[in-house]
Amino acid sequence: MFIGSFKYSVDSKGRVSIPARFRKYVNPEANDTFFMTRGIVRCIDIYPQDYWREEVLKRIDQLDDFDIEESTFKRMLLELAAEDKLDSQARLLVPRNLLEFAGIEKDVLILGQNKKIELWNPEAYDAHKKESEKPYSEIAKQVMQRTK
Amino acid sequence: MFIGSFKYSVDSKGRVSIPARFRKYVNPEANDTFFMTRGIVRCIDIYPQDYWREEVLKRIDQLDDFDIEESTFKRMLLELAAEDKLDSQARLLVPRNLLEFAGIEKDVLILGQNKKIELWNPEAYDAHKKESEKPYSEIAKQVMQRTK
DNA sequence: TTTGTTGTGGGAAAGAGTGGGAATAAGAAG
DNA sequence: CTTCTTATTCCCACTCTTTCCCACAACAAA
Repeated sequence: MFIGSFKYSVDSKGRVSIPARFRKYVNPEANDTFFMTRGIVRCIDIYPQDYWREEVLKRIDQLDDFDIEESTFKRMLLELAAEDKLDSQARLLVPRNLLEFAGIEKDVLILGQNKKIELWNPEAYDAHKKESEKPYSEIAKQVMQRTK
Repeated sequence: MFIGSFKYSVDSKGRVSIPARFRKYVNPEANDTFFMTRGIVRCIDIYPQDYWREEVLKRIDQLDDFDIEESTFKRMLLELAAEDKLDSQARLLVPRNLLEFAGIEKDVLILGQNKKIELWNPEAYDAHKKESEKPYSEIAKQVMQRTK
């Protein structure tokens, strides 16, 4: 699983290294291929191929192109989506429009989120934490009760 | 699958390049042949031949010519439909009336929508996004819950 | 110290997007 | 039916971007 946080940098071509710790947890069947897209907040989500297909794609495939609400959502999700394979230096090329969406320039905060990886603008992440009005303990109680 | 967005241009003859990324996902059986028609909103839909036949045509075939509403829909869909094969530069010739329908002139935004490709007037797309009253996170939650 | 790994940077070759001209076909006019 | 004009199709060429590969420095392990 992906856990922990790392402060890396984005080079001039938009490449981001995937931490070595994370690479060890990617299934061989993912074939070093990842899918990225916007998160539901201002960050970038990165999924290993196998997980993307199982969890995300399966659900997207159920949406109907002739339903306006469903196709609108699909459009928003896929507009900023991209597929890429790690290069020989274990980096991913992140599209410009995705970096812009997340407000990432030189510095990037890489977060492990169990099955997926998130990329944040470091300052934006700090701000996001402060904005969250409820304390961790309160959210924890509320959200985790559903999963018991 | 077709994902991501690209800003390309339409040349004076009405030709539009299909992004290289997209070409890799077109089945050989499609034989570089595509079907285009109007979208359910103000954009152009482009389907690889195999998907058009399997998914779209099959549904159109189910419509009843003796039902006024169904035959009206069919008429609107097929009026602007066209078939074309990629030229040696991997471009499609898009009919004038389709470009007019979508309000596309010089610049075009190409969107990957999983199984199909959409062409938009860039400004129209921005406007369309702003019109959408609900934020992404809300639509995401609402739509994706249906697919669980 | 030596060896291997990891994050970062950059250059060269191949590929992709765009524009335009020549050849062919289609249509209008005489 | 022939001729002229217009439109379409096919092919070539240019330029910029992307991709692939090599190299370096910092750090850790042996």
